[in-house]
Amino acid sequence: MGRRPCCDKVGLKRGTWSVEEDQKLTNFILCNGIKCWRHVPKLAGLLRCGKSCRLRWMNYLRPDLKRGAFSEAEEDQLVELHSRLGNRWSKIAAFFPGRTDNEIKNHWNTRIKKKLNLLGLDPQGGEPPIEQGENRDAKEGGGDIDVDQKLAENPVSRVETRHDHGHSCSDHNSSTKASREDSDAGWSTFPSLTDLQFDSCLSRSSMEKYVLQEDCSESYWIDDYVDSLLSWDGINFNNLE
DNA sequence: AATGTTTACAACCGCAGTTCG
DNA sequence: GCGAACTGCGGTTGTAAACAT
Repeated sequence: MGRRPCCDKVGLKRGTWSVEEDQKLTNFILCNGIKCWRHVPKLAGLLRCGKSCRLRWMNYLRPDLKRGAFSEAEEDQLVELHSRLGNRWSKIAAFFPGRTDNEIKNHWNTRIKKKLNLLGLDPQGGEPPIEQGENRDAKEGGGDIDVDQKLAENPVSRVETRHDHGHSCSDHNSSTKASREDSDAGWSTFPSLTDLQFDSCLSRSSMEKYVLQEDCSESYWIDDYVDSLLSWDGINFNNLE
């Protein structure tokens, strides 16, 4: 049977988001959290589909995003991880707190790929991705564990990075996992692979958890992030209710 | 200054996985 | 166990700014 489209696209706006739309979405999520993306646009007064709202939030509006150019250390790390993981951008993004998989994918495709080509190197990496031979379908469940286990045997080095907003995802995890202590004073290190195995939620997912946890005091992270958000990108959020 | 081309990034599409009734 | 709804992911396309002519 055919799959229903994610939304009724008739009358929905597409393309670049306006400042006003960003405001509406941010405002809504900060005030209400996310229960169901499908309902977000309607409740937030947006003529967008839920999927589009989710993407906009995840890739652009999330307060914990680190924006700006990739450092050389990050690029090196990216090349290293790509040679191990292949195009599994979400997995790679887990090593770059504050970066999105989309951002990493774009950066790879537009810059690093080109750089490597200029150097006469194969952008796909000298060695096949470690999951090569695995069926893509097997990436869930055991598949990921294999990847992580293999990586854990030969972990990539930790690279220190500064969070622009002075927060890290593990800040929020600390309440449930006191053993994590990477993020003191707004600094963090990339998680080790054993960390990854232990806690599959990093950067992106940690934020989701906080939004989605109904028990969690939403104002906790909202208060933490709101200052950086208000000043971010010159957008005036004085209308925040 | 006008036009064409390139580049970087944002956004969309469609499929697969997960969750839930 | 099944199917529908929902979410996440990766590939691809669109778009606007930067640059070249």
